Amino acid sequence: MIEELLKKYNVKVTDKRITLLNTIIKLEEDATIKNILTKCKDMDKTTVYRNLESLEESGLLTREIDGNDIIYLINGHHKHHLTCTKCHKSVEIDCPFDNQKNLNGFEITNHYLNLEGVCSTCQKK
Amino acid sequence: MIEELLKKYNVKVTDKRITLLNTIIKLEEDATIKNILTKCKDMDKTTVYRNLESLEESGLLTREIDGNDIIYLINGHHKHHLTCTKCHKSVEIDCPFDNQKNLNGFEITNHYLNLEGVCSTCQKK
DNA sequence: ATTTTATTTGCAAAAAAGTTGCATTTGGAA
DNA sequence: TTCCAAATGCAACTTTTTTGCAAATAAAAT
Repeated sequence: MIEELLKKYNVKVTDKRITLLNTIIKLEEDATIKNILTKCKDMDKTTVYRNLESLEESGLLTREIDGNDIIYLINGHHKHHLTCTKCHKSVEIDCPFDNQKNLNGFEITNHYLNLEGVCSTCQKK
Repeated sequence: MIEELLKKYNVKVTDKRITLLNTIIKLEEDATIKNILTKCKDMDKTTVYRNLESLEESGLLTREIDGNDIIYLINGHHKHHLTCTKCHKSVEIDCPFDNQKNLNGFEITNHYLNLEGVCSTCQKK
């Protein structure tokens, strides 16, 4: 639930933030700024920009490059992919990381891992 | 050599592209659009934008989110970073992968790994 | 070596995206 | 319930990115 999520990240619960997060969840991998602004027409763009920034700083949201676009994701909704550079076939792979561990004094909150390679079919060609 | 690189990706060799790629190589992980535009003051911004786009389409360049910024990289020059979501401080981390290994029948050729967290300084605040 | 052609480049102008300051409202702690 | 720091909306503003077109250029064809 969105309200719990905001509390978990120590962010004040507001109507706008609930709307914004629901929008991002619905949009899934189409959650570009453009699409978010279009869907959140009931709030000012300034509010959208400021909330995207503060929610990213809190760690609740993350940004990722997906093809041509930059998309926003709820932290943890990220998946890992292994993609063939020849035929662009993509498979999901298991996560090899423990998100709670520490490294270099940092408290790790999120990670991105994507692999590229040549799939078995394309290796034969 | 830059000229060979352009030919390898079937892109026409021009002075501007050579300058642009040299700039990106020199800037390393600071190769944001802003910095690239500042350094490439001898060419029009339109040319910079158009070349970044075409070189990315060709596969020679890739984009990546690094802390607050989007940076351009020569394909394969990728490093792994651990970035603070609060202050955006970023440190390079060792690569935990063997690029030659196989997974799901794929021959792995490249991988992207970036971590996010909260640095020791920001944890204290 | 010269011509040809498609691509690249610069420029000026326009459009789009993102930011700022400030007055008002609101969540949630006291 | 009152109060205060944080969030919001609005208007103006700055910055970033795109577009159309004429001139220049790479490299293929002759």
